[in-house]
Amino acid sequence: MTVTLADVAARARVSPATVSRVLNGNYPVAAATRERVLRAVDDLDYVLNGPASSLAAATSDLVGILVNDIADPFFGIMAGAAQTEIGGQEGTGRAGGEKLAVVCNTGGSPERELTYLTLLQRQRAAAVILTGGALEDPGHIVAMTTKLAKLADAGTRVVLCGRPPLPGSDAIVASLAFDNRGGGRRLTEHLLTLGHRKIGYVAGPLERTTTRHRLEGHLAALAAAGLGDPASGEGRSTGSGEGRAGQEGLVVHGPYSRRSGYEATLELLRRAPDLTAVVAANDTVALGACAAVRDQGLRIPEDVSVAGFDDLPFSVDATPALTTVRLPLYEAGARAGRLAMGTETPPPGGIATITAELMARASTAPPRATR
Amino acid sequence: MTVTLADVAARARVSPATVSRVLNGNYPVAAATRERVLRAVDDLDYVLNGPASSLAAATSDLVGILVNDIADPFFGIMAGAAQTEIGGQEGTGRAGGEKLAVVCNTGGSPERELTYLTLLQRQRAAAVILTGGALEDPGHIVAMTTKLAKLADAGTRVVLCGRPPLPGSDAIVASLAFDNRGGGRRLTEHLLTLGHRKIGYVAGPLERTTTRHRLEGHLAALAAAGLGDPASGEGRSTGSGEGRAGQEGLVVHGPYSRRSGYEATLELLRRAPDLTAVVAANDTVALGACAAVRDQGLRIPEDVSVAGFDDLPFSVDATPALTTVRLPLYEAGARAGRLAMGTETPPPGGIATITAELMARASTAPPRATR
DNA sequence: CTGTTAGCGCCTTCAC
DNA sequence: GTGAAGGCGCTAACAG
Repeated sequence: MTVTLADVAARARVSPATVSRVLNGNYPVAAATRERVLRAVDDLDYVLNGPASSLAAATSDLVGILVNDIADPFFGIMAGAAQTEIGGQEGTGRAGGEKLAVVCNTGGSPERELTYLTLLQRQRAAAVILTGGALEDPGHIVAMTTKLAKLADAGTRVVLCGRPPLPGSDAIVASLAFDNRGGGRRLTEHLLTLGHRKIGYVAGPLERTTTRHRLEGHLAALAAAGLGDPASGEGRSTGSGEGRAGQEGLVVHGPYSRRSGYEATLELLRRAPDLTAVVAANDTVALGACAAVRDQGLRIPEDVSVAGFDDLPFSVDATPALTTVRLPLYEAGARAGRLAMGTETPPPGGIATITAELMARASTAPPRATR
Repeated sequence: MTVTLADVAARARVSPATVSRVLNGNYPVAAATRERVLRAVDDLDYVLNGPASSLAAATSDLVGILVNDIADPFFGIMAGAAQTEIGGQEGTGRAGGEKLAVVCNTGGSPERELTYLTLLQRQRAAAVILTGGALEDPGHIVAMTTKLAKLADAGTRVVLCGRPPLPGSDAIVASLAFDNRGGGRRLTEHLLTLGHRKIGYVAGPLERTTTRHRLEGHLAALAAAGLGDPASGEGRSTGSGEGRAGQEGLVVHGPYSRRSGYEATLELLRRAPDLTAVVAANDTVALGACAAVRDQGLRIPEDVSVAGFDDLPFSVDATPALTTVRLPLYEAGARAGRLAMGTETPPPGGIATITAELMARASTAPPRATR
């Protein structure tokens, strides 16, 4: 029924071993023989049996890319770039030595993250790329460290992209971390320079590295400017805001969604009607923040400035164009892909920090003197 | 080094076959024995060898999801939904009978589409879901039909999601097609009802079913209103517009990108400065169209109405909120996932058409009497 | 309900 | 440069 290596060998009048060598290309074979074999492959329309070859060779051509949310371009851009580097060699049609880059959507769930890793381990994946921020739950960190160590042990190359290095994990080939802290800091400095003093902050979900680092940058900028810590009196999403004076209660947490940005901004505006700026955890959240500001009858940036993070493609098209922090997502993803393939040498110490660039646009402006 | 089924069997004092049965769960095993085996599995930290089991069983637990552009939420939403249905059973941690849903990014390239299909065939994938519009090139259609037939032959379930059925292909489990034609028609009818008579159309890339169907709906609405065919004098992207009177030259093609929308709209405005509305191939393109309209010093919707297609999450946040056509992407993706898993019975004839609903919002309004 | 026996299709030493 | 043989780890009949 299904064509096997032996069939090809028979037709090409060589041994199965020779066919295998031709197909894998990592062994000298006479040009004429190779030709004959390839013709037989085409004639018979032979397709290699992946599981069989993985079993025999104890390694597969699968490369897993884990993302937190596949519907979010933040991840899509990185994953697409990585995939281009991994399976990119267009052309041949016959599918030669390509790797199969597969993206797995964890939905931000730690269980699913682990499950996918197990599934990938089960497949004897050649490499795994973990994208985006990590959960900071201690139990999960231990579980992840253990799991990644096992993967590495079994020969899987592990690369982190947009995620800080796992403490004490020598199992990892490389980690490319975004400078979220620096970007967050520069963004808030920009606002302070414009003259803002009362700045609301819509943070991402709790216990995520990305959330924490961006927020830390924000707080660092405030502290450097001699402004108080807005996190005191902090509450979750629509938590119990105490609306005290100063910078207090000006940080609200929520998921990385438009809706969260909308609701959190409403809450911030309620707590501090004299707010002159809102910084969002990312661009998507910023869009929701913009909508909330407008729905309150306020103008952007005249009454309230709004800023995001990531510089996703749609951000420049927002009205007004969104001030944000640019992350080189495509470049980072591509680099992670090459690292996973072993076609790029890891940075010294296996760790590289990727800079985040401030993109000052029309959604931020000096605050009005009074309101 | 690596622990195998036999090791587990030894520790649980049963035969390898029994361990296999416990793990696969599709065979009666005494509760006590099962317990013993599972404990041994945990003790030894055993992970099934996927390739070996796929080889022996002649089928794998891989399900492929092909998308044209992973950075586009249109695909991300469908893929995420499908993946939820496929690998969703949260929990266990030990990764039981889960399937590994993997998304493959073709980037819209026909070669890569075929290559991925071959790779999936090589892995003996359990199912394949093809999302989004198809290329209408005859050669590619033949190649695809052949390839899908082979996949089906080898036991892979093939499901189409957002793509019309392949003519004469009985290999396909089901195809869920969006009513792009109807949606396109209703959208343009909405504009006509508002009073628009001179409507520009930024179409998607040539030779794609999605592009063609949406455009056909647009043209049908115009024809029904007794308006001429705008496609005559049609040109590619920044093609040779001849700027003739009536509806002529009011269709421009380009990729599904923001940039294409921007440039095509500029071109349309140049060809027909008296345009009162622009319909875009999708929401992303519409965003670019909005930017172009504004850059020309025109207001939306007072001077020019703009409409999109898909109703992606960001569309409601555009300013003004974008009039568009809603496609139930999540629901469609989820259904495709269930169809691929065999947990939902295919629609009669294997074909279902999914309706597209007009979302009239603020970006469209009656044209001004004069301009 | 459980054990035994054969392969699944390919890669990889080892000879020639 | 090529062939022959063994085994990768698991599943799927069969027996019992």
